[in-house]
Amino acid sequence: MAQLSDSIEHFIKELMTEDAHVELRRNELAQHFGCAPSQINYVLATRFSVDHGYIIESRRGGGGYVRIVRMQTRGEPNFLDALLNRVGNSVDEETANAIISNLFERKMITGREAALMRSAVSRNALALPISAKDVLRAAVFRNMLEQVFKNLEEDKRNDV
Amino acid sequence: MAQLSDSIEHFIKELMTEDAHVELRRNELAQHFGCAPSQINYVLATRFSVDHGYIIESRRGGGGYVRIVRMQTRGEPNFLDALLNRVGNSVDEETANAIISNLFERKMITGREAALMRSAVSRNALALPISAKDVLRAAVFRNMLEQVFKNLEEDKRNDV
DNA sequence: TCTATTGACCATCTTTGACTATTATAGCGC
DNA sequence: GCGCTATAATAGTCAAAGATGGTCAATAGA
Repeated sequence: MAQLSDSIEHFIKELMTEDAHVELRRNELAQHFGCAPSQINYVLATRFSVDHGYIIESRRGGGGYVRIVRMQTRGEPNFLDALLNRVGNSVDEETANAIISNLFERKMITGREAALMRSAVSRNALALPISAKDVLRAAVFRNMLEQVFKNLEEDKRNDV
Repeated sequence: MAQLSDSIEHFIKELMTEDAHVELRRNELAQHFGCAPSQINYVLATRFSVDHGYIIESRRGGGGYVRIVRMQTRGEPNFLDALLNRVGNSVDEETANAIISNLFERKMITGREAALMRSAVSRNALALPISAKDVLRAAVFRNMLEQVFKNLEEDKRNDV
């Protein structure tokens, strides 16, 4: 039931609860899960991309490693700008979802809000030819991103 | 004799007596009933549609699943259905905003969520000719409405 | 006629394996 | 000891295979 990829993702995130980065051996991890080493790359590519808020560094050869670093962007003044830039005029569903997950992991939005945002940018919602979909998704998504940050500001004012 | 579809419907509802949601494998279920997998989709489409009070989520690929969620909206059994009907294929911004406010007043969504939803269906977000805007807004909005109800179900599960 | 059933074809997500690229180190000739 | 090379130890890439679920039109059945 729990997919191998999901297990590996959880395992890594578990390792990162304390620290913002973790270093591991690709082959060791693969052996631990009894899978092909390239499976690890798949998990990194699909769950720990830059859009998800992670940076991967690695080194081959003897003593090689894979390091996963959670990007420190919370509170950074132009985080919103960075996101808006990333989205630009066109964005695919995968990327949008990755960014939404990232916002959730950073506790900037709730799980409910994340689900709402996903539903607004889903393929289902944007009933148009694919190329137009991406453009429209970007427009809707940018608007929601701005709102997320307004919400945070609003909360801050009310807490104080 | 009970039709296949009826048996499958009954079987699924049996599974849902305890919980308001159930997760299953399409192929397994089909095999269990000795029918084509697409038969399952037929049953879902005809007996577990939104106006029957259910919402379907699914995922393909390894570890794929079909999840069926029963909506038990407090007091008003077909509230979601009513809202979806009201929205239909085209809705203007004012109407959408009114519905959002209504959901907020009923405490079905938070203020933050309301703001997010407004941003997704705003004029700004939908950069298209006006007539197309309404159609698109309806699609985006319908998707978000369903999500609102899923969120409520989810919350209910977690509270218990 | 209306509903139910099937099957062919499509879409998406995961897993693997063969092949490639990089790095450290041991061994060798000097 | 120094520099070079071969080898071992890693990690990366990509395409194919595997594992699911979705759609739709044709057909069968009530």
